[in-house]
Amino acid sequence: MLDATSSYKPMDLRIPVADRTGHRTVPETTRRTDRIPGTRYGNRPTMKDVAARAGVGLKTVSRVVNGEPGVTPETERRVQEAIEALGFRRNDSARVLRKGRTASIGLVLEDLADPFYGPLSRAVEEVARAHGALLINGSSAEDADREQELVLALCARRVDGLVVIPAGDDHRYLEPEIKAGVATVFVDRPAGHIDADVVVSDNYGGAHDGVSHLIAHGHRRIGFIGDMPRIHTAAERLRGYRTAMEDAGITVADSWMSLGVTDPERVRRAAEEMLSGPDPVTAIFTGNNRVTVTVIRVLAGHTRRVALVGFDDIELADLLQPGVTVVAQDAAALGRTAAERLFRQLDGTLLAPERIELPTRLITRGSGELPPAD
Amino acid sequence: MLDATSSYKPMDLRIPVADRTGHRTVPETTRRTDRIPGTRYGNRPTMKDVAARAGVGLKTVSRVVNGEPGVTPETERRVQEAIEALGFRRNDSARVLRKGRTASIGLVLEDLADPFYGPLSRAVEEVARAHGALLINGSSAEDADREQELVLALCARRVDGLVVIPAGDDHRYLEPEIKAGVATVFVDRPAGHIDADVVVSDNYGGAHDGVSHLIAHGHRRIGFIGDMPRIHTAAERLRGYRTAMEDAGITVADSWMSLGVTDPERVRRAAEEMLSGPDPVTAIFTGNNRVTVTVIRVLAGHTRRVALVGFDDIELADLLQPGVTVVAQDAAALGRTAAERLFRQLDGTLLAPERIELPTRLITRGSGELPPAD
DNA sequence: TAGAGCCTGGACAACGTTGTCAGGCTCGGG
DNA sequence: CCCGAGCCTGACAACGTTGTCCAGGCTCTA
Repeated sequence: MLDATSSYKPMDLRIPVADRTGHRTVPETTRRTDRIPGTRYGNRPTMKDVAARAGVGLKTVSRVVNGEPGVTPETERRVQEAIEALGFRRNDSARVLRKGRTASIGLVLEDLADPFYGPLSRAVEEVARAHGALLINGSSAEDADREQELVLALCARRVDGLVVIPAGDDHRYLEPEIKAGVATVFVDRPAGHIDADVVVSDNYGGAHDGVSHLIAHGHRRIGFIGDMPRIHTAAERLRGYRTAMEDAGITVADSWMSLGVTDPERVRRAAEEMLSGPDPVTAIFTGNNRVTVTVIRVLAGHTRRVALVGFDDIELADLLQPGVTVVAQDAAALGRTAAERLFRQLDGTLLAPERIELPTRLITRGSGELPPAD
Repeated sequence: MLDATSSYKPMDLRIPVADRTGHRTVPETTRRTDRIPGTRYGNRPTMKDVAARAGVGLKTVSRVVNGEPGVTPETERRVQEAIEALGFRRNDSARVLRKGRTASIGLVLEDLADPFYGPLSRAVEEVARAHGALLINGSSAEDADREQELVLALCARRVDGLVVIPAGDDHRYLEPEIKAGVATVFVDRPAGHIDADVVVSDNYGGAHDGVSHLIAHGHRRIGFIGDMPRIHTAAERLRGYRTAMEDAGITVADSWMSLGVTDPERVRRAAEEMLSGPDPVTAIFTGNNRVTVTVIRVLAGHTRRVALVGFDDIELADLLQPGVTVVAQDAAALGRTAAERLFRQLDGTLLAPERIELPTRLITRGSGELPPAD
């Protein structure tokens, strides 16, 4: 389906310079992507063309285009006319080169298609827009290499700032960038080995609340299904679960916990195992939205009633029978907070890096119907 | 919350040149955003610095950075060392200026936070990635002016191509861009007054199928709640509804149809009206995912059983009681198809603009439980 | 009426990179 | 031993824009 061998190889985004191995990447084939000399790409008119047509100087065109004062209405009219006629559009690459700022920020997240990141991304975009900046984004697919590749590509484009949802756990590669003035904020998960602004949810507290809720309703055999423990949020939520259980004097059996990739098949198997066996759980706490959805499906196929509390809110969770209680984080607030901090860095209003933790909210649904422990 | 008055005003993204009114935008305040002359922004090292440090020529650095052949291992080592030491990162703005292509494409859609656009956006990104390009995106918020503003900003950055989900209905402003070689594909909705590639779902057919499904189950008084009719998809779906009803010999009462903005309040009111009154509907066909969700909520509060079929699939729709039958479109396929066509335009493999229509799929859920007509 | 000051317009350099081209080096063969 | 071929290397211009600076023409005042 994807045809990566087509003749459109605009540029090599990878920067051989700083790759992991320290070796430079040698292109397998000679790249022939340069325009034929003398042929302007797409033949776009430049300010020079506009100036020539309007019979004015180059700088005068620049003035008109940028709305600078000091141009006679008559002259301006002529310039506007030429612009219109030629379909001129200012080339921001050249502009950026001259001015030093790109008016764009980068957002690197895990997966744009995940409903959790949509609102986050949108929130970042809105803040960027309010500051006159564009948003460039990319998905890391939870792959540290790809994250780095993306981030460096963005830096090469000289984004003014970066909002990163870390996939990897070592971000020292960003040091020169930050030193060079690229504003950087990490969201959802902390950065690794680097001192930078971080905006996260209270994953530990949220999970603790959710599990405590189950305990308060009489549950003692509570399962936990979460993401890979190397992901910080997953580890924190597990910690919340463990502590809540501990606080209630409950000893957690190993078979009650399942951590790993969150694809439906694995989660389904994990849930089934917890629900069968000699010592089945009476309630499950799920570590994120994807897991929750899968477990809801599993439970729907069971006759026995099992209580469920999930991290992250899910649309329509209130309409299920029984309703699903969740620990909700505010994805939009995460994005907004991060982006605002980013622009404050660019302002120079911000001094030391800080860690900001946003509260979660327990949304109780159908709790009255929670099946009791035994 | 948003502080748009901060001192970070990197650049004016709006291009006064081509604004709607034809007047140029005069900045209210004198912009003082230029770097202090002589102070390099962020003090980033350039190839020149690297060259100086490595004791080689400028071009040699360029060669090393781009993996071009013809550099002694020893020389390369020295250059690499200097690069490492200085934290040099190639400036793609300058590169773009020289080469003419940016290796980035733009995506303008309605709202990144809408679950329908997440997968679409991700699909576009994957195709772009396969072709070595980055994705810049922006939300038009269903506002034609904002769409144009965004598109022109992207053109000013010289994106190689554009994927646009139109908010406005006149895209003649894109003519000079397309003529200048910016590959352009419209998705989800057709372009206005311009001949360009379009990738859409079979909105008419899908709606027809969905409504026919209801009719086949004995319903005759079927309501339709959809988006504003100026939105092409909404109009097409309405047409599907009308035709399906007509085909079945059913005369549609005006009170059965409600078109307008899709915020929950309006939709709720529309649904309530259809369900009460002298001639209440026994089934509702909803025009998109947001409407469907709201109507599900309304129906949950009613004792009378009302059948529901919605356009767009919804997560967990299968677990609701009763399950919600939907007309599903493949958002990812829309994005993928559009992006692939875009790169084929850039290849030069593509000739005449075309209109591609992707099929929809009726997903039947809980149909056996559909309450009959009376 | 002359001089000061303002307004308009344009020439020019610089931003950082890449393509062209030419010069210098080494090495092998005559 | 000399010359040409071939390989490395670097000087230079150009990409399109913007900031600086200056020139020329105008108005206004003394």
